[in-house]
Amino acid sequence: MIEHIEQEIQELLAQVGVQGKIELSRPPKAEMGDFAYACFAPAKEAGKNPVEFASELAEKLQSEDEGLVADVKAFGPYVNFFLDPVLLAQKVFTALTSSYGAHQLGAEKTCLVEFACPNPMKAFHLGHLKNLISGESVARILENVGYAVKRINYQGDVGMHIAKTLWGLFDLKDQFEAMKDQPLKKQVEFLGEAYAHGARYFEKGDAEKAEVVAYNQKVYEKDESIQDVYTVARNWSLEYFDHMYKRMDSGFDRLYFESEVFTRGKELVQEGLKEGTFKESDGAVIFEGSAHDLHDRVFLNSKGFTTYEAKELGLAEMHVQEFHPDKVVHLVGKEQSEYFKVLFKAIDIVFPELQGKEVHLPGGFLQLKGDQKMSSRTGNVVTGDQLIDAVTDRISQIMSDNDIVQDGILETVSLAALKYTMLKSGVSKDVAFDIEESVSVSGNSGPYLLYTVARINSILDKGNFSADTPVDIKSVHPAEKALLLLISEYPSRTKEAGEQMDPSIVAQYMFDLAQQFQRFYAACSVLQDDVNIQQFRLHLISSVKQVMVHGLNLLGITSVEHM
RNA sequence: GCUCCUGUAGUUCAAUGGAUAGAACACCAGCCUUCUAAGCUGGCUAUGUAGGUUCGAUUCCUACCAGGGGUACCA
Repeated sequence: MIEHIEQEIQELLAQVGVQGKIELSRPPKAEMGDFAYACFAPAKEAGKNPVEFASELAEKLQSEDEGLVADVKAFGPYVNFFLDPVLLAQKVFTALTSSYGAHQLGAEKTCLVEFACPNPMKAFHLGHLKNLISGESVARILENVGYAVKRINYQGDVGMHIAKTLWGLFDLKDQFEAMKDQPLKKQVEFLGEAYAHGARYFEKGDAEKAEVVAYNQKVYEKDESIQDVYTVARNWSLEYFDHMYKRMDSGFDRLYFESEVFTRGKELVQEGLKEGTFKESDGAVIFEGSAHDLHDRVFLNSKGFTTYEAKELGLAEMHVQEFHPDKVVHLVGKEQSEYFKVLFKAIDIVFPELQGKEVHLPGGFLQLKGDQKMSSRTGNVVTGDQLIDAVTDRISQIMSDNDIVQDGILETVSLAALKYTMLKSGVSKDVAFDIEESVSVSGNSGPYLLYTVARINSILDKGNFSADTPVDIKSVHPAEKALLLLISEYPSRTKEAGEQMDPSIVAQYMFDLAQQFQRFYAACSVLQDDVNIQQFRLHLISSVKQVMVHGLNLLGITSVEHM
């Protein structure tokens, strides 16, 4: 939308002889105009001072005035353009179809988005929650630019964490049996305790360590003696995770497990060893990343067990067989950046059809403020549920002061607060967390966005608006013009978000739009005597609402009618 | 040691190489007989250090300082 507006200005500039690619920017203040052309480069080429060049250019453009551009003025070395607000309004309203903000960049392409990835039998903690929220938003943003998105979730149901939990469960067998009648939440908490119990035991000494490792062996070999306990505990975990996904309005098309890929992973490495893709080194099988300016990594350890690397090879093969993806996005912690570089290089060689399609989207750390260190090993974790509960408590306090109370609002507003806090600052950014305070509920926050929509709804409920009414006004308020320009920017922002797979671009835009609406709300009365102005403003705010709801949906946030 | 990432108001975050470095929280002062005060308006405070490239650097380059990650059988 905004690119069409820019195009008109660029054509205007070309008409008066400006050559080459014309870059436009936005002036810092609305009083200085709506678009700006910086004259540094062309002035240099013409051998003139940029300030003189700008004023001469502005003068030439003055006589060309027509259409959308109502006025042209030079400000120092810049030529600034003022748009005709009424024509702008008509243009914006016409463009606002139901597909406004959507794109076709990924049309006919399948994109896998791998996220959440909690480990069965361990806690679903804050980090998983952030990853789940980010991943769901990235998936929606990619769908919005046209990709056929498949949400996938790769989970470690074998390995040492499972062994530790199993050891703990067998050691606490009576408690485990008693848990079978308890609610799911208790069962999962108990699994966390069992894990911490096993992890502590593991670190006592070599004999204890060996005892736990024996369980690992049994898991890989699918030993009969552990199957009952293993299956029950795994199911508790998965059922619980599923409940979390639903609560957060997310879900997956395919759950992958390490247990289904490790055998094939080992075969692939052994085949690759024969072909020279992998090498033996100190009894282990490695991929020589060092030959590609990276570092070497072990794919099969000296005991012949698959490491995570080899399992991912098996996983990649399943991706190809099941989905034939054009793009595979792994939303995983940024501490694994170097690991992924090596892995992708190996995948490139083993599966040439995946070359250049694997992407690591590094997730930031989520750490607690102060000395509260989070460690699932010591059992000192903040779970996703605890955080959601803490947020809900705070929102309900605010709501108790409010007259308007509706069922279901508390959960929706709480999730909006939580999701927006996680999304507004970029997937890769670390988030420092104070569980009681860090989820903001005022200012630049999720509830602020919902409140904006609620205010719009409140006006729309009272006004009689018909979208067919033509725009019949002489001038607009600066706050109205600012809203129109922001609305026109929306599609370019969703496109950028899709290209960069970055929800924070959408989140920041949402806040700008909401804030601009609130300023408009304070400055302009919608329901007023002048019918033409009233119709225009109703049209304007319903446009704002359309964009707000669309953008909130990209963030995975459900809007509310009233609050 | 090598390598990757990050250093912006008291705090959390913005800013395709461009105009007076923007917001939010906190703090201070105002605004509800007018469409929802979870709001609006005003005030306060910032680019780690030293060089370089450029008409112009928060942005690019070099060195240093500080914090974090990775660096073979964990993920």
